[in-house]
Amino acid sequence: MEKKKEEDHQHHHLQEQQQSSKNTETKIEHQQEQEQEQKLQISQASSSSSHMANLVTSSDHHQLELAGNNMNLSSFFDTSSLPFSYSYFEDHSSNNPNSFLDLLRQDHNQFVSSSNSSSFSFDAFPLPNNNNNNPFFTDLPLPQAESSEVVNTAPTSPNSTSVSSSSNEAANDNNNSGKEVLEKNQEEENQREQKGTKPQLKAKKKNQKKTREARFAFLTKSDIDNLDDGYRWRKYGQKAVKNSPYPRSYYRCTTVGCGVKKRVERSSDDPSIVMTTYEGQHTHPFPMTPRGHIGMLTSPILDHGATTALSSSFSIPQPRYLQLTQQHQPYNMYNNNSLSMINRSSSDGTFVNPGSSSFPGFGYEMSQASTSTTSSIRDHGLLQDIIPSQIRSDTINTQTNEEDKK
DNA sequence: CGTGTTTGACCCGCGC
DNA sequence: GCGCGGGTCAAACACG
Repeated sequence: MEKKKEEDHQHHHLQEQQQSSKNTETKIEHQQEQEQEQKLQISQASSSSSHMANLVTSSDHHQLELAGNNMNLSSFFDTSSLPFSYSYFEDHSSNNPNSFLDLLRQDHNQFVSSSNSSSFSFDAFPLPNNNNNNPFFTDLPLPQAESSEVVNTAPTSPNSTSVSSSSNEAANDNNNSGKEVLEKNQEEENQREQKGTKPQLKAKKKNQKKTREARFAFLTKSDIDNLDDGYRWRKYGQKAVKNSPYPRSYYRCTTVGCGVKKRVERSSDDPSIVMTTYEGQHTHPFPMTPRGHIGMLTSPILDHGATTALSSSFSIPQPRYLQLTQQHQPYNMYNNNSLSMINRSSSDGTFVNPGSSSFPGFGYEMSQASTSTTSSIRDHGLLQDIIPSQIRSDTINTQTNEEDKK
């Protein structure tokens, strides 16, 4: 054990060293790759014009991880496999804050509930059979899996980009490889999920193949690792990631009976990018814990905790955005879209709500906190109270130069 | 005291 | 079989 740890540490150090020199290189490489291979661009600091988000489907979160580990996000987001081109996003995303949402909406309900544009249901992830209309899935040979890994990127702002992925294979540029990966993941997932109690685990493994829970991963450009998505999370582990100087943190929803987990790790490639992978589906509306009264209402803001603290707070997604915005400052890329919750996207990048909105698990909140709710919230002050008017305006309405922000 | 984080230990699957 | 890497557990600790 100790040995192991030492190794890990050493590994870590080495990687860090490599990283420092590597980061610079990789950024350059990225740019090149982007141009040459049309790889997905994740907002790179150096390129102000890149706000495009590309949506990529990946076979499973492992790929994501690998990508991150390799420090080559661009490769991860290989656009070659993308169903659509950059332009797609550019047109919609950069100027139109809602574009991403719109896209999602088009996708019937898979991502967003039709009735409420703001809702995003987890159930949807598993993927649909009708991907045809979904821009994100289009043309992808998706085997339908129980869970899917979809990657979406939402260009939120010019410098920001977010990518999400669901565990289904989607991506697969290659059906075969994707499938293999998928299967592998399923097994792994099963193992993981069943680990709760050893005894239980074994039993489950042998007797039943647990269905893999839907996973949804996305990239967020943020200074904060743990994005507050409105739910309360308890950190239950942290591990060094191979080939990455940044550790991966494991969180679990603190709500009783809710087994949703999320993993958060920073891209070694671009430290400003945080990869968050949600797994499972919330079984509760929102964290109504003692503390929680729906966060926003009660605790407006700033939980700042910037650190982990954030995780513990819960609030309505929107507010969180706000929080995020402040915390993460310049931008988050992820715009998730939030889809409709906020109108915005920021152009500035400001904000984004990573988890809440886009994430499947948040369907509940989203749907319940309907758009109107959110908007009302926003309109009514939460935002205002919390966020500086300037920021707000940026986030909501306009697009500004990200550069300015930075 | 309740809640959440830290972190070493442990488990497990996979590849060699 | 062994080592590696990922994921989880749980005791200790921190904090309000």
